[in-house]
Amino acid sequence: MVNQNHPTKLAILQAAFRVFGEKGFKGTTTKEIALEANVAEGTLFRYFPSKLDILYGVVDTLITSIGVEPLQNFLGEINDLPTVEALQYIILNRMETIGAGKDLIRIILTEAQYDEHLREVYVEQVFKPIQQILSSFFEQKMANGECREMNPKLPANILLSSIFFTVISQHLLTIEAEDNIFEASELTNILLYGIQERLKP
Amino acid sequence: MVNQNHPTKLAILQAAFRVFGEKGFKGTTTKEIALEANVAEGTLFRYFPSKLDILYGVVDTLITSIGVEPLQNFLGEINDLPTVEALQYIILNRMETIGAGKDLIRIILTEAQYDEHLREVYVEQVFKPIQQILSSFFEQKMANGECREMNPKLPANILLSSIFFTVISQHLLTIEAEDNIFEASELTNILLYGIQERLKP
DNA sequence: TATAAGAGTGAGTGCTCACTTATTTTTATT
DNA sequence: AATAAAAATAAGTGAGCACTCACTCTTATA
Repeated sequence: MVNQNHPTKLAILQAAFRVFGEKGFKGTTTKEIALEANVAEGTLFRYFPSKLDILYGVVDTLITSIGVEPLQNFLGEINDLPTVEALQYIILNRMETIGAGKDLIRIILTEAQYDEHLREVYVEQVFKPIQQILSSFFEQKMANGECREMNPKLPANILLSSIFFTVISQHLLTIEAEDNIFEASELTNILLYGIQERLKP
Repeated sequence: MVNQNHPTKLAILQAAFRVFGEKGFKGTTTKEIALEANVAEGTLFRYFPSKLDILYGVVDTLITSIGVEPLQNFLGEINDLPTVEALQYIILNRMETIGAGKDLIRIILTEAQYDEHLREVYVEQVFKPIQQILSSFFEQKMANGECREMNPKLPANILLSSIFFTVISQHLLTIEAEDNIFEASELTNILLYGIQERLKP
């Protein structure tokens, strides 16, 4: 039995992450992973029973980095800021986090289509918690009158989708930045004005 | 030389579309396509030089169905409606179109990551034209004072991303409908209030 | 230094794949 | 009906794949 926290295992995971990100799961061979990790092909299978388990290992190791924890920590820090600024910070923070984890998100989104396990991991550990946190944020604004009554998941989803879209566009389709003009400030404005109690002219 | 509009060719394209949609490009074998199309495997290669060319054929044949034309036609029909209703119709129409073309979109988005040609086809023939049309819609609203001055691509992108997100969530990640509450009416409200000239309380 | 166990190796294995080719079947023309 | 051309077939073919296994090397302990 091999040591499960051996540096070799870590090297394999890191190498696999790079190669999967570049070529996709099906487009990557175990030989390539081994080469990138500077180990023999056979070594992979001392640490992981199959190629698929290497993918699961990569996702399990890194999923927390794009998940709920960074956002929750961050929200605690900006709790006392006015809504406008809080929203801007949330947008910037999410774009940063998602941008940093873009390769992992790409891998998960791509493979989740054909793999039940990955789909569940993503939905339960990333999508739903983040949606929940953002919903609470808007619920709070409703309670203190800064937002009119509505399903709080709606502004949460608009926020999420806008951020998501930017990242997907830039990094999955490599659309140039000029067409990706989700400036945090104007997106904040639209969202805030849009959810305000309606003012009569 | 074979007839390039032969029914067999069409059968192959339709079969390939179904199988690619279900299993992805790399997850599909030429044998499976042949089986689904009720032809021998060799027959595929009388009509297409390679498996990749079958994928290109599928995309080329169907791309117009999710592209700019349906939207342009549709916008002509609702030209005289008030902005609120026009927006609602646009949202519903796009969701319908994207929903109908979801399999193709999934295929393109997935494979575009690893294929320059598909990436270009999608960006140039789907993304940019639609963004352009929606931008014009908002530009028009700016001209007649229904929208404050801003980069018209911003509301266009919010609209696009929200619709996209819904479709991706539902059909790529199979997130349940309860978490996908982009009702056309409330999304319209938020967007419209959000882009209005700001009213002082 | 002798021994044993853990870690690492890489040629080998059987299988699957995209694609080919020799052959048969269908269609069109006279 | 005879012939030729076109279309379709299915048994190959060789390359490449995930994974195995018999073996070597390294390290630790006595």
